[in-house]
Amino acid sequence: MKALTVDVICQTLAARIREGAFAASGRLPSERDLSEQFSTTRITLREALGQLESQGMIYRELRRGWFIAPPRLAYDPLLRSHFHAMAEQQGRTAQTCVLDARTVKVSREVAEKLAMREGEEAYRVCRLRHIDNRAVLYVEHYLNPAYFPDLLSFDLTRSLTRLYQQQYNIHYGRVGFTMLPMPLPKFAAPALKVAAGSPALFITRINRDQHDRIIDCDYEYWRYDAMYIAVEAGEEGRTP
Amino acid sequence: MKALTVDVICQTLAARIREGAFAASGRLPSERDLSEQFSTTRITLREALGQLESQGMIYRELRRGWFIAPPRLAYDPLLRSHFHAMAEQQGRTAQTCVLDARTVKVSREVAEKLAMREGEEAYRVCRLRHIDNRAVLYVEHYLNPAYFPDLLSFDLTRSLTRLYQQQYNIHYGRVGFTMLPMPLPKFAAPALKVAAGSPALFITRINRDQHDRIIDCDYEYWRYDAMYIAVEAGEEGRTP
DNA sequence: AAGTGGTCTAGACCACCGG
DNA sequence: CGGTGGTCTAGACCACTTA
Repeated sequence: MKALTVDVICQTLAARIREGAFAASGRLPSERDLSEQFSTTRITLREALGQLESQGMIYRELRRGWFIAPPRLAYDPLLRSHFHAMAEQQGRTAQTCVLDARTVKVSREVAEKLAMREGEEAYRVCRLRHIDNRAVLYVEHYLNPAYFPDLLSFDLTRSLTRLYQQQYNIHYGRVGFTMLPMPLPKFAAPALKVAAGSPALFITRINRDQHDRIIDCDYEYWRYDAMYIAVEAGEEGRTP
Repeated sequence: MKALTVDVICQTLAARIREGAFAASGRLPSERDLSEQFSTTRITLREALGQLESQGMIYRELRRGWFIAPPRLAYDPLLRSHFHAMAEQQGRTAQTCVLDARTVKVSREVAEKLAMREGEEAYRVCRLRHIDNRAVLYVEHYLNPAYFPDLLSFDLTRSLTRLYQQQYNIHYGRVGFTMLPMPLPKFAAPALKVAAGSPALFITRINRDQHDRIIDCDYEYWRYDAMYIAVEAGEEGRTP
């Protein structure tokens, strides 16, 4: 049972990273450098980097290089707290960019989620969210315009939660969500500076208000290594 | 913008699979066969298989080959329904093997979850669960023995939920869970016939009973492509 | 024993990013 | 423009599964 080259590289690099070796720049040496250091091929070296990547220890930006991964953010999809507040509670800094905000005709799929009809108009807000200056989440929000007249005239970099409350007196009620690991689709990849097809977490949520009306839904594409889900359920005790 | 070899292979194979090409055996031809069919290297061919794998279209069993992946199971960690019932509701068949069941001294981590002290004794039940004859979940259950005297004398291939009810008059109450994508640890890999280090979903749950006492916790290691999470939350409306 | 996937070598060219 | 990661070739040996 000889030690595999890949494993040796993984363990060595992991140890160096834990010791804070590349913490200064946050960046690893080039693949060619590393493959020489370990007297191996770039193929093999990349195999090792891939394993560390899948452990969430390092990550890459497309054609830019390899970087030390920051710790994961804890995320509760049942909580509708502001993204920024959530980040700050965990000692992180958040940033939001609005990539696009407009009226669109909803697809069949979105229509189903929002209890609307295919082709009806809804607001769509596409945003990119950063934690500690790293793009971690691309999210498309679909809002039923019946509940949010003139939404596009507001500042959408802010928390939608707060906007709902302050402008429309709408509060979140029940939530449902799905989550599945899937490769990052092409339209979300560039914003996250990630190769299309790399592993990601896809989350959809359907939100209701205090009157149990479906008010919006969203499609969230997370870097798979940027967060973990932590749900604390309330008093349900549903055991069918 | 030339079409990449890998992408061509992916699309071709994906199309063939959708047409039901390998449905009879459920199995793909060997890597050498395929690499010849596509006039390329095994390295490149494996890159393509890896992409299809990450899409959940195919999966591999360690050193055995590549197989067509069945559809994902919908899983709600907040529901404490019986695994078998859940599978059957979705038209699937489930199977459970008990790999190990014994008394152990709990680690600090488990002790914290169960509100016990490190080194105290608890029951640990390790089980392997199959869907449609494919091993998809390795789970370790830790039970506070104060609530479950003589647990080990019962048939543990059955639903623990039902055992709790029938033998101990204990019903599930609140639940909390965490979920994160991580590489499959070495101890869980063999049972799932998967290479250690391949991507997996790691879920932990902490369960309380009708009196809000913590009764058990578990560590679930899922094939990442075997399920997706679908949570329908109750009436909480928690907006901090 | 034959065939499989798992690992590895030693190169190469390309597209893109940054200075 | 040089250096980076992304892709690809044409082999090879090993450990394991399967028959």
